[in-house]
Amino acid sequence: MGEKMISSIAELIADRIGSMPAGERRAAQTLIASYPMIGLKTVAEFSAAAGVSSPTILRFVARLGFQNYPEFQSSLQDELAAQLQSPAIRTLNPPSPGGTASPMLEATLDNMRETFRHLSDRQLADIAARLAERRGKTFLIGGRFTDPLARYMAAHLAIVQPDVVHLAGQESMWRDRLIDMGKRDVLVIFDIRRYQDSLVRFAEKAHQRGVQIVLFTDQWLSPIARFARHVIAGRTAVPSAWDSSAALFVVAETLIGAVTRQLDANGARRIREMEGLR
Amino acid sequence: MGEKMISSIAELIADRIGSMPAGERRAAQTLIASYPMIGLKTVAEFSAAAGVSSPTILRFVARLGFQNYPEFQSSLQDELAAQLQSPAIRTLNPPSPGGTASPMLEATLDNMRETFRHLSDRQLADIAARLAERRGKTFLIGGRFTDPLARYMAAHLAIVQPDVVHLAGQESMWRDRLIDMGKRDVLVIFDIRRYQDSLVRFAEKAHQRGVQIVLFTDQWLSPIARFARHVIAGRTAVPSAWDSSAALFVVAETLIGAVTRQLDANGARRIREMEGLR
DNA sequence: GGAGCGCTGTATCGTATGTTACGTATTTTG
DNA sequence: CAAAATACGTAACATACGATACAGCGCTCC
Repeated sequence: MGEKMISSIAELIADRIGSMPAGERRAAQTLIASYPMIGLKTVAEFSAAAGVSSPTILRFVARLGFQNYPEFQSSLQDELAAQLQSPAIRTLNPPSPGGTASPMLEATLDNMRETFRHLSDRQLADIAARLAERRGKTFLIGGRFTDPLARYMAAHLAIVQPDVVHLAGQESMWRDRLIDMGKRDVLVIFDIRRYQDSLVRFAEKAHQRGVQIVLFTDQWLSPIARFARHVIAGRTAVPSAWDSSAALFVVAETLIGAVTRQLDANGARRIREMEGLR
Repeated sequence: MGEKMISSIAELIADRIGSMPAGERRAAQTLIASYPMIGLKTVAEFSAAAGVSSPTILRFVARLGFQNYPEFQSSLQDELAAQLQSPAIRTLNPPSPGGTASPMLEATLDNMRETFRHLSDRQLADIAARLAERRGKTFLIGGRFTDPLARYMAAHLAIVQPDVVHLAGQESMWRDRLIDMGKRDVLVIFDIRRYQDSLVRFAEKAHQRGVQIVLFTDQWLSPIARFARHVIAGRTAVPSAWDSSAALFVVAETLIGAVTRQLDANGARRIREMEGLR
């Protein structure tokens, strides 16, 4: 060993700022002062802010070990992205005061907050409205591990409105159902990585038929996003061998609730009728 | 007033995404999914990530009211800078006093914390150990709305170990499976109110045959609790017409993770083998 | 079923941006 | 104090990036 652990560019700078000439040191200090925003701007702006010339900025990033300025910027962006994605780390991780030991639970709660943070009320309302308006049918389908979510949602929706179909079983089974689908219909798809080819193909064909697609996926977006009218990107990372679908589950429940509320007038009566039939 | 307060680009997008053509909507969704990092990259990268062409990205930012792409990027950077300076104010979403927007989400998060508060690590570990030891078979079954949870758990467990059976379909189908069950087996049941008679009867018979029962239920406890070896009581109350199974879902995921970890030595090899078979 | 409109991608263009060469200033060393 | 080495900025350069013109296509509305 003997090598220092350098995990961020800020540390890298702190490590080498001692052996820098005056101009580059000014660049370093300027960057640290409003880290890392200045580094994301152009060389010209950076140099102006630091009160040095452009080449000095370039020599500065070269000294840090980067081949060129864009490479340096990419590094900064990656660092930022990592920070933004894990809110737990950002707060310097106070491991939940009075509480839960399980890191699994903590991660799951974070995932949910983060998922909803990227999900506007407006978008949820739009989707709920689309699901509630009874023009065509509603189809639901999921991948290997997410199919239960489709099932769960279908089970609830089918109670408050007719024409809700969960596509299950053999691929050949539901592929043939395409023929029943048209532009008045909605297809709800659950697909997290590894994204399933069969689902992608299915989504594409449905899209070609004019079906509106609502996609539940992870933050890396299934390729189906290309065809989707609405995309819900849930966080899935947890300290486990598996990805977590819990955030998507909660979004699904939220939607179920919203749709039910919208259908209240008709839906309530429908539910009562159903009760009577049991 | 009458004019909406738009304080972030994310809100701006949420506000206008409804009136965007398909291509630009894909751009919007891609940006929201990993907000705001993609927007800081070049038009080419952005367009590639969204699966559209460069002009579509430019039309997208134009529709948001920006004169050109650099101006759009500057806005994103300013927003980021403001966020980084005051980590407390993390308003990406409609501000909604007191934190997250949806009361539904708040209730769900509370439910989870509460559920885990009443659930000792010890108990979870015991259940995981019982599920991991391969003496007999593992059966899973659920009620009308909770069957998808059983399915979800079965789908995962079946990968790390053999002899995992999800009991589905007609009642008559799985009732007959009782004959295969013995005291070396485990039966995982999901049952929240209204508790289903058929499930209760099934649990009772299984119990008589010496099957160990793990019960996922709500805080009022299904009658099956009488026969269960382990009871997991999840909170289900949310501001909706429906009960929420989200807390139980998270417990299920936690258990899946724990079992997988325990089986690591064997399980990992098994997973690899399975990958090979696909 | 046909005409019109709007959306989208391809190809081209201009330019802002990063990069490099070179000359001058400043510091360092014998 | 002189001479060399290093650092820095000015100016010219090349590339890659954003912007635009245009044509093809699908969709909607008569």
